[in-house]
Amino acid sequence: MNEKDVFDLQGFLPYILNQAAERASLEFQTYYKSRYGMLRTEWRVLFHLGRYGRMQAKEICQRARIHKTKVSRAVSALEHKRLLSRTDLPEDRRGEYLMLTTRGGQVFGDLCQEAQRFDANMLRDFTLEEQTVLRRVLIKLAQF
Amino acid sequence: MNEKDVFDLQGFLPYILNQAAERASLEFQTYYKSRYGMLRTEWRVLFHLGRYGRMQAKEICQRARIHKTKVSRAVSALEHKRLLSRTDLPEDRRGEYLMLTTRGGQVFGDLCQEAQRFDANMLRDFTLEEQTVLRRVLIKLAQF
DNA sequence: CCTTGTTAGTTACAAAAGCAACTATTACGC
DNA sequence: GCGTAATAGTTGCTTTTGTAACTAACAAGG
Repeated sequence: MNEKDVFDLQGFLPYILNQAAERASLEFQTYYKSRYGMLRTEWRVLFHLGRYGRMQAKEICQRARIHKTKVSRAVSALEHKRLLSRTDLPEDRRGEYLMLTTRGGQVFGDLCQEAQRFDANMLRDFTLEEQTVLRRVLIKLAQF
Repeated sequence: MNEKDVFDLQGFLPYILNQAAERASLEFQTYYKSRYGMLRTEWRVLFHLGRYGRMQAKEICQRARIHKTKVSRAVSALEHKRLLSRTDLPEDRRGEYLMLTTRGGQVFGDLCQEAQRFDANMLRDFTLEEQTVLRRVLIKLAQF
């Protein structure tokens, strides 16, 4: 890597942000894709349900900022894989509750472990201070 | 936002990295999409040619880590928009040099200005130290 | 009630990305 | 030289995403 590259990457934050994000996503994808045949949106939906428990699709849309069509398809896929189940909302027949099945919970647990390992490995070469700053800044940037 | 959300985002770097990256990309997209009808890969190719000058498609693939089919289609699109021209490589008839046309250079200049404004605005609320750390860490993370 | 507007979620169609196979050319080994 | 492998780039086909229109149910004003 020469000087120009460094300047390039430093020159435009969205670019380098995407490079880093894409790398991380692609690498972690191998886990949920090879083991469970899941797509990225499916993993995200699973992650939200596993982390926060039963909720409606629209809540996932809001929390994760994923469009409802993507969520809809991911939910169908996860249901088909028997990782998630739907129950009618008693107070509003338009909506429905989503929650992980037992197997869905197991998958979530497994992937969470991988996620933590992955995270630690990714940040391995950075100081604690760098890690703290990174998280703080990214969280702010991610908020709209 | 409650405590669980904070934990969630802090809990997994690829996730929050993607949230931030996606936000930045989508916002900046409006410039090159509305003004010049360009796609993200097209903008990236233009950016590389504008920044580094004449090069082959394969060099763009390597530098930007974009698959050659995507680059191929982006090059066609940019050529069609008269922003880029191809010339045969004298020493190897398989390859070809790519370079921006005059108009391509103008578009690059315009978008670069926007990019700088965008960047500054994005980082506006962070200290200089945070900005430095962020760039340094992201650059390292982006390297494979 | 009944029109109008809103919300939850799905579906259909178009755009884009991913992947594999292909053409054309060059490089290498013997 | 000649056969095999490698490289540059394109094309075709499949999967995934994005957009808009749709169904069904609720809400609110008169």
